[in-house]
Amino acid sequence: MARDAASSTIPAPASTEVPRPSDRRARRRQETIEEILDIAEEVMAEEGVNGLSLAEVARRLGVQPPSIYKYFDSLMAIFDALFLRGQVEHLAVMREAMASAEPGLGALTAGLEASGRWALGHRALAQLMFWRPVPSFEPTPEAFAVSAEMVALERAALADAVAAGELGPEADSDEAVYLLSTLIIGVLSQAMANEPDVDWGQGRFTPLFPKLMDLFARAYPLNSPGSKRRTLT
Amino acid sequence: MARDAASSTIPAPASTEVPRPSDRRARRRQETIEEILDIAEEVMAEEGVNGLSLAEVARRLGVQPPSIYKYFDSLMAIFDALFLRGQVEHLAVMREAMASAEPGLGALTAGLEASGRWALGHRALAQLMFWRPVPSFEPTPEAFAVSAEMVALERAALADAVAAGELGPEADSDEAVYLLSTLIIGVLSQAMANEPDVDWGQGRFTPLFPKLMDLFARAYPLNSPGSKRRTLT
DNA sequence: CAGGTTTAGCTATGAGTATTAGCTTATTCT
DNA sequence: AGAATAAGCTAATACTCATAGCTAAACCTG
Repeated sequence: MARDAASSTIPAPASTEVPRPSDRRARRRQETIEEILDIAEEVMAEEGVNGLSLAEVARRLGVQPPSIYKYFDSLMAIFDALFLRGQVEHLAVMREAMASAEPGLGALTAGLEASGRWALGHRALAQLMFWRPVPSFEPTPEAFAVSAEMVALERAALADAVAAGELGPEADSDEAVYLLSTLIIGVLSQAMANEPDVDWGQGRFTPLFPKLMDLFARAYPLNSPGSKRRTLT
Repeated sequence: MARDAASSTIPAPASTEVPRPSDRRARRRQETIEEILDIAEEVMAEEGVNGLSLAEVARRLGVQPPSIYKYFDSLMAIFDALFLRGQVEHLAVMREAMASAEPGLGALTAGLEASGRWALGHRALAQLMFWRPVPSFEPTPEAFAVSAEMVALERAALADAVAAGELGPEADSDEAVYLLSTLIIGVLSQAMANEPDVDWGQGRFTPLFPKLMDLFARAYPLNSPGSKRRTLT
């Protein structure tokens, strides 16, 4: 239909209309890719991580299943793209929350709470990212870089907290980051497994978060009197 | 093969050998059921929770796929049975570890460490039990009862710890149980997602466990001086 | 021990999945 | 305008879970 519209409405003569020639094509392609990912995320949200089916995505996109392969090599490639997209989005949310809070412990708390809120709001995606439901796929090096950046963010906030005198010097360590992420992941695991329908701040587990932050702070006290109470450096 | 062994080796005359007549049939059936579950667990351990395939189980059992349906209504029923079996086994392991330790905090620590060890040794099963990879299956009421018993175990140990003066009185609460399980689940989540091949005690996360128990204890201090430092009752 | 019932296996079939191959048609470049 | 590319399609393969219906063995009962 309207197959000769291009030659009539778009005056081909010179390069006066659009800068790059094949730009449109690439843009539409990218749009389709994003649309596929949107649908995939939607399907995963409804049916769970494993409920993601290439056929269902094709159905909702209004296309035959093999057509998807023009955009993704396999179902796994879609998982991969979702993984990366989720990580980028999660990082942005976290970064923003940390930026609009007091540097140090405040930023840390705000960032982790935002992280938790985001995870509960994107459960399937979070599950894909933070647990490993399918052992057959390893995160791309690219995805790994994003993850490293998140660690760096937390590490910086910890350094701020130490500098501000909110935490003892040993809090500026990898161990502290692991401890921190372990705490938040614990809350999220419990919430997602046992209370699939409650939001952040509700239920039995997410309200424990402030207490956990309190415990974390107590793990790295300012004054180590006699420095006898080590923290398993 | 050996199809008439029964009539020749087992003297039928009176009810002298085996009480119930059809007992053998039921026993063999039960044996097959257990064998199927063993194989299923094995497959899940190799291929991940979602790698469990009815066809593969049948293949390893040396039988055609439809024959499995004589023993289980569906693949989900197998998941259900594995879930229950895992919970029972896990509970037993935990109970035993707690029994052979000092009552109170010692038992609690021993029980949780045993729990973590078991989970890392039965990763796929643990994932099925403690996370919820498939949203379509709800734990049976029966399974829920086992879970409740585990909570009761921890609750009792907490009460012991309070009685022994190891923890403040507020540790004898549901909240404390939630806190405790959140801590251990956090460690396990991190270990399973990020270090799929390391055992308990190795890697970046499980060594945090003692510190976490320490933090937990500090959350319920004995002397609440002025009782001002509440613990979010 | 003979006859009927239950059980455990089978084959055949249907609907669903991911994926590949190869064709057609529309779009875009030269 | 004609060549090249991209995006869709249909057809086919090889899996998956699941159901239906059959056969034969095991078992129970009169």
